[in-house]
Amino acid sequence: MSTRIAKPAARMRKQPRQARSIATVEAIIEAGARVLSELGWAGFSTNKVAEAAGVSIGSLYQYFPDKLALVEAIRRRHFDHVLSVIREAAADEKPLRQFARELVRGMIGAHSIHPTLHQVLLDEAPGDRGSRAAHASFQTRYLEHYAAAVAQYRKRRKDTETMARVLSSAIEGVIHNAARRNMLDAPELQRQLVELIEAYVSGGRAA
Amino acid sequence: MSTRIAKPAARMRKQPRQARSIATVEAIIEAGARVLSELGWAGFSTNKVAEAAGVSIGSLYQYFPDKLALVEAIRRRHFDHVLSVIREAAADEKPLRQFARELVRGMIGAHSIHPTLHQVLLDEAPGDRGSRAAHASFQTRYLEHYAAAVAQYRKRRKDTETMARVLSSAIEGVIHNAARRNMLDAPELQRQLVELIEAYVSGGRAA
DNA sequence: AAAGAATGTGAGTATCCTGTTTATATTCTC
DNA sequence: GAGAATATAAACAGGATACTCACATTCTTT
Repeated sequence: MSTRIAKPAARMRKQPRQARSIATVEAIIEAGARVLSELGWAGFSTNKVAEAAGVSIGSLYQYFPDKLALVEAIRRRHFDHVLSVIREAAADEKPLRQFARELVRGMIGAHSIHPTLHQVLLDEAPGDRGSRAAHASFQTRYLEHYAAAVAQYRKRRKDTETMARVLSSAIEGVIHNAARRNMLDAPELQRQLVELIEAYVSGGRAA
Repeated sequence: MSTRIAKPAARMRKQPRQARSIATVEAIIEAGARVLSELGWAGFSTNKVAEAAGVSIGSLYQYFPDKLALVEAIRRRHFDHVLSVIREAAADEKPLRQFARELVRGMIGAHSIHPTLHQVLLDEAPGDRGSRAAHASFQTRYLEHYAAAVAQYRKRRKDTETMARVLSSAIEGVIHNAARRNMLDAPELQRQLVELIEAYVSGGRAA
């Protein structure tokens, strides 16, 4: 919910000190996310990002040592956001249906600003050597939350991890697909996605 | 199952007549699919494709007027394949479980050669002006098959179309994700995917 | 076997774009 | 008003790209 400001700050050429430069950096990251989402990795150039941010290319390189550091910052921000959504939905015990609803609502919210950012980040954008670790750790925590939820609503302890993987990728698939069609906020789609989660987690034939 | 040879042949500079050139064209399309899948749209260059096909760049341009025509041919071949898989799985009435199994097996088969081709084709690769129509028609037929299957196993007639969309994109999501991790042939994943399909289509709590 | 058609070659062209630097100008803090 | 922080955009060097063309090789046909 709250917007963090400081953060360990990825890899930066220098730290913004005044309010003006903080806003600049923020604008760059935001514009970067937009460009990445709309044009994909192939269309993601530093010049374009600077222009989209309403900032000169020089300013960009004042804070980000290179292109990869910028993607890294974008990735970090987005993943933190998604992670908090899942964490919240899976927090304290609640009925399965409510969990599913909150999860769907949160995930859709996280994708409605930059619809395809998530997939681009996962599929297209290359990883800095140092970011592989961060990336893997994100994936791990991501799945852990799903696994915890699955374990909570499902008696069987077997296959929990696989179920988490299947569930998460199914949800991502549906949301990604809806994003491409601008159908992210179609209510019947949301309902159906909730039903899918419920049906799968509650256990199919042997409910 | 059977490999078609002729086809209306997309947009070609000239038709291959002898066996040699037919093989060349085939090699180019095949290599194109490989490059596209492995390097994504950003890494998809005509020179690279020619090299991967073991053919000179000149030969490529002898048959394909430009880059887009080549993607078009790749797209066509792949989509035809996928379509036939679904058609077969959804053909003549069979128990839900069997349908799900055949579908999963077929889809995994269609993705195991060029794991990420499908997504790249859908997300990254741009569409020729003339291909939008073909693309849309593919999507339509694609969904029709899913809808037919859903209608068959579900009493409720409402939301059939939405369900088809949700189901197809969920399956795609799972397969795409598994492909990225080289887990396409993990048997427990296949089983779980089958279970997901069954659970969702058979109707959740009210089985 | 010869001629003409089909096929294959790959160096070369022209263009566009990219990431990044740098020298300079503006704005803030103290 | 001095010195630090911040912003600017022209320019560069390099690489990659899609695509052509003049020529060489192989097939088919008579």
